[in-house]
Amino acid sequence: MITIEIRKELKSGVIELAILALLVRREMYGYELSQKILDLSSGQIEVKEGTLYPILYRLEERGIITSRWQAPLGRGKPRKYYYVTGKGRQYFAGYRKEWNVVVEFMCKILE
Amino acid sequence: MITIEIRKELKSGVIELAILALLVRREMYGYELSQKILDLSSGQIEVKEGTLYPILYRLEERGIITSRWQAPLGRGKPRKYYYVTGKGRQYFAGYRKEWNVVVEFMCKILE
DNA sequence: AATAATACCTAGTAGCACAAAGTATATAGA
DNA sequence: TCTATATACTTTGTGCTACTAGGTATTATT
Repeated sequence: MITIEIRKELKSGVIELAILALLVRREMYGYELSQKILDLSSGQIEVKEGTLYPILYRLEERGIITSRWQAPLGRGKPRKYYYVTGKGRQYFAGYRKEWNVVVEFMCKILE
Repeated sequence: MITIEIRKELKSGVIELAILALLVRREMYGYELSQKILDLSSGQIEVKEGTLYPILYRLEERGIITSRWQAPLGRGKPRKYYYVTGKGRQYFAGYRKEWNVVVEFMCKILE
């Protein structure tokens, strides 16, 4: 498996959609999200901290997700768990449709 | 066919890739590119002038495409035709691979 | 004792799509 | 004739995005 660096222009928008796709299924905390995305992409899509947290804050500010602090069962730093609101689920559905339009278009243009 | 507005974050990077995909096949001029993209996307992906021309200029500056002015056969304003250089074809191939990684990842994360 | 991994925060930066203005030619409709 | 529209290219400024690079703090490993 050869890992190539994905240019940030291609990540634009996609990372937010990916985060929402994960949070729609179950609540997760920031660090967990970044690791999950790295895993699911076989190490090819890395979400930097300076990207991840600002995305979570703006989504929360817009009422798309909410959060709660939770101390881990064992020891360690407290974690901030995020989950998608009702409004957020609608937002996600629309976002997903736009993504599908883009993908269909690109499939056509790339043969 | 319901036309939805695609948020610009999702267009980021994608428009450049689409332009290159068209120019790899044959030389085209700016306005023609914007119309072709609108056509191929069934009117769903609109590339504004303030987006299109700056992309073409920076691609030319980087040696990825080159251009030549050509007066139309009939009457009208002269057109600037662009085509992809050898270096540009390599650039396009790499860009395309990155896009495929992103699409595969998103397919997985969106089920 | 030192390093890495976990877990979160944030000020500043470069690059992107876009709005909105401009120049200029040709055509169609009122 | 006047006006609007389509064609065709240019450019300045703006908001948003991912990222850089720093920070705090805890726990496990070496």
